[in-house]
Amino acid sequence: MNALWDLGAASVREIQEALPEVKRPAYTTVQTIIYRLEEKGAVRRAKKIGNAHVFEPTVTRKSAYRRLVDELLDHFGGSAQPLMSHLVEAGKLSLQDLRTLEAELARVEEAEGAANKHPRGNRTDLKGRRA
Amino acid sequence: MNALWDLGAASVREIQEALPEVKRPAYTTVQTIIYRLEEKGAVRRAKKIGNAHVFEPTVTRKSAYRRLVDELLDHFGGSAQPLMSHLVEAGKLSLQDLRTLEAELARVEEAEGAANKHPRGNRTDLKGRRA
DNA sequence: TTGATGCTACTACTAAACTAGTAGAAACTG
DNA sequence: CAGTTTCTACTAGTTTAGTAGTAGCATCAA
Repeated sequence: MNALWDLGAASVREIQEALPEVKRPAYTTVQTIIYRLEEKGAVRRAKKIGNAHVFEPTVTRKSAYRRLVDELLDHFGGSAQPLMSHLVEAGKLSLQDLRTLEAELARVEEAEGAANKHPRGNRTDLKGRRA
Repeated sequence: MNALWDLGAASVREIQEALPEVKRPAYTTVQTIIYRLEEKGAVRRAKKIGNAHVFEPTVTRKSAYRRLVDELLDHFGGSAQPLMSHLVEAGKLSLQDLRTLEAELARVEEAEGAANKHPRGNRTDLKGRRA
């Protein structure tokens, strides 16, 4: 999926060629994967160029990411704290990052409190987390 | 695995019974899972009580968690920021949590800078992240 | 010592993911 | 138009996870 997200929309060939040369799977392998993603509704055929289909993602990278994160959390009791601790210890988060997050949190909380007064948009699914 | 981590060490029967009554799998199902985990080195036979084997985990819950988190990060470019953002937006992280993390970060950084002066222990694998 | 009970070890089936090959249609090239 | 290239659609083998059944040995209680 990552390749397709990077490309926006692409044919099987384009996707295959976008993959790193090492461990680049056979053309038909990519094709099969795309077909299956199509069955699952993650991509769709956007149009046809020549006789080749152009596929495009139907889910955003972000929403897929979220789904995975939520799944991971479920497996570990739903608490984010240990996850975070790990990231901090592994040096994946800087103080700067944390500050940014605090700001974000403040923004979110303000929006929650006064959702209609300050319609900031882009929080359509704040409450819409998958089950 | 979660059940086994909770129990510390247990026989197949104990593990099975520790599982939630709803969707509790058959005894032999649990057995098969344990055997396969053994093949993969995630558990080992600690001892034998009567004719039953007692299994114990060979990896900590924490390290398994880390492995999954790292894997997830790899799939998404290795940056933790979007992951965090999601957690904040989903309301899984409080300001309090962030403060705690900041403190943790400060502690880690101090330890990095003066690792030998203040041996605080418990950071044996700070650098030992899997490849 | 014998029958009941519990556990092991092995086998089996299904579904899903990963990988890739083949036949034949479509489209381009000259 | 005929040959070449490029796709599609279909088929197929391997792995892994999930679920569970069965045969037989071990153990324990009477």
